[in-house]
Amino acid sequence: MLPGMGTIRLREDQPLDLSLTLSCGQAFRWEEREGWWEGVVGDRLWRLRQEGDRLTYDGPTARALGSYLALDEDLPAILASVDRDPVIHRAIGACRGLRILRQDPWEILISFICATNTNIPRIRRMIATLAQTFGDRVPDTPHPYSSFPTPESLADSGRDQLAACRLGYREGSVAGAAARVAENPAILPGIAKLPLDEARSTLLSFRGVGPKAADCILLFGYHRLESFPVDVWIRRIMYSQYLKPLPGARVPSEKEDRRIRAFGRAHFGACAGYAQEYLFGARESLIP
DNA sequence: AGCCAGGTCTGCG
DNA sequence: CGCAGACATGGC
Repeated sequence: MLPGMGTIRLREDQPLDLSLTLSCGQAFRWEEREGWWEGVVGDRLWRLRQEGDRLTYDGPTARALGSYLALDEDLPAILASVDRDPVIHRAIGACRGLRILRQDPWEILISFICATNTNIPRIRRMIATLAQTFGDRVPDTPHPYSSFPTPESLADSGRDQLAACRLGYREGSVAGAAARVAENPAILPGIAKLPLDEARSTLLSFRGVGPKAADCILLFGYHRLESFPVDVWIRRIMYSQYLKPLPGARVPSEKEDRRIRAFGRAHFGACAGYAQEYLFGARESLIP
């Protein structure tokens, strides 16, 4: 792994908090080991560390790394565009340098099918087990790492092996998505070309993908920054800081979640997804 | 034991 | 449409 080692000097006006970015719940396969963040991107192991404005890497090219971390994106300008009230202002201050990654849509699709009604540590375990069981071992690494499984490898998997990954009721959805993507490899790249509402409804046609997962896949897998995923935490934050349920409305409910989503998009604008991620990142300090 | 976790689906009115 | 309950699993 000699090729692909180097250091990037981060610009002072383009902040990055590598640890927060890799651990905030948008990616599930990064591990901190002996001062380095280690993760498999594509079929290679990437090792990253940040010391102030120095970003040292081993594995990617500088170009691939910059794209993955969205270092080409003007973060202060994005944050200025969503910085419209004291609550988000506080979250922006708390999560300075958090960036939304550019990740593989297939991996994100499966990850957020797995992410329904569970917690982040368990999502990480499910994804790790899937990779260990169905991915390819990355050669020549001190610690065992595997690539994320291909659609084919998951689709062709024996049910007993898949069951051993302990996905619970998500298992059938994962198998179904794998079969569909293996059968129609153009479907995920095709979504990137669609207008947001059509992209969203295509994602919703996958079993196991509802409104929340679809918005996460759009935000994290397709970098559609206007997506505003509403999960339990965002719901709590929005109800405690921004809006009250309509009189007589049941909460939680899909109808109320639609209101929250519409409010988020209208209030924060074209990069509402960044606002969502900063609120999520600062969630512990934003709920009563 | 019971509730919660980055929800979604089904069956019913 | 809109609502209730079910759904696997694991931690607290």
